[in-house]
Amino acid sequence: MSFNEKREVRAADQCLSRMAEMLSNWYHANHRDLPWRHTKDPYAIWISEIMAQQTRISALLPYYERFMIRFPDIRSLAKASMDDVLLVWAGLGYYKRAHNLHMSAKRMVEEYAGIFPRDVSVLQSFPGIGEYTAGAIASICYGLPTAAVDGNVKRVYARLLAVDDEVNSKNMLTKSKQFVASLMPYAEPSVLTQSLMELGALVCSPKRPKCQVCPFEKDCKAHDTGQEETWPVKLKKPTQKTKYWTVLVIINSTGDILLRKRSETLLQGLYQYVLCDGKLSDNEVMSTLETSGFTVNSMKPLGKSRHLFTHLIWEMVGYVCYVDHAEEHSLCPEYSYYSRAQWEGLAFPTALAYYNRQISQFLE
DNA sequence: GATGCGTGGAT
DNA sequence: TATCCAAGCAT
Repeated sequence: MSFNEKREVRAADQCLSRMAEMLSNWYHANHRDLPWRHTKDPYAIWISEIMAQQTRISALLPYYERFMIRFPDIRSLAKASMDDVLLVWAGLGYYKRAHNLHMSAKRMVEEYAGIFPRDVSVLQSFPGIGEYTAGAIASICYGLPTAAVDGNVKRVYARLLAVDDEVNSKNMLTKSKQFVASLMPYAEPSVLTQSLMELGALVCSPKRPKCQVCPFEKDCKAHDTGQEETWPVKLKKPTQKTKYWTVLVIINSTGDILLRKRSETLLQGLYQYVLCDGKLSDNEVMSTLETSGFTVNSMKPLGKSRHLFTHLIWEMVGYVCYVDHAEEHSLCPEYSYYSRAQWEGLAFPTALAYYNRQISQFLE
């Protein structure tokens, strides 16, 4: 290596060292006081990281508090029923995360004596723990120099160097990991991981970034252009398709409600009323029910509701139908009757919240 | 690599 | 109202 090359390497090292120091200083002065920042308990950090996936911190905070009270450690989560876990999770969305937490906790008890694994590749072998989450847990809890690259880190990096790769591309992940790895020798891993994400959340936000208070204001290529929101480059999402449903709240003569636990991947494990394809009129509902073996005593419309998922839209029209006992109906064998008290303790998706409210008025 | 997977808040 | 999201993962 020539003298000039050595000088360049030294200059680059000094630049990285200076950036890491500014970032750490900014973090210590500005980070939010979040509940999981008072602990290094990997279980607590794990729960917080899973909840934070694709979710705003403000949205998950009440869920985190309730979850940690109800399931304070691996064993309490492992021995809980899936229904109980989903009851705490209901409303937070992406329910696969709750199934994965439960499965992972059970495996940690069975295969790891209930002790949270330390090895990054072992962590990644659990369902729901990918490269980011494993890196975050390892760096935050164990101080290991593992790069944890999430959407925040990619946004900070893409703006800093005006990187035009699409944010979810393989290239962007690779480059972002190299960037974090280059800073790693100059910062505590736990602080580096959290400070990059915190900067992305509080300062380098997707919209209207607060460049005036950014420690990298003078170093940022996106800021040089004055068009910071140009980065990161994102693909447009395709428009959602609309699915039409008729929601039937079927109540028998003893006041029990016909429900089933969903087995579909969408909203798996949550409970629902009878859902019929398409938007049915009163007459169509009546004939559908009577064809299925019910005797309908009375019916009342519950109104329309629309729910937007990430990838589809549900447009629903609802009816409450009072029927005579029909244990032998042909709607779907998975449906069965639940009492009012049972209904209160079941996990429903937010998509059906409108009808839950309507029904609670009826049942009063 | 594209797609499926929830929800509520900001603009 | 319409759009874009917010600490990803699995397939």
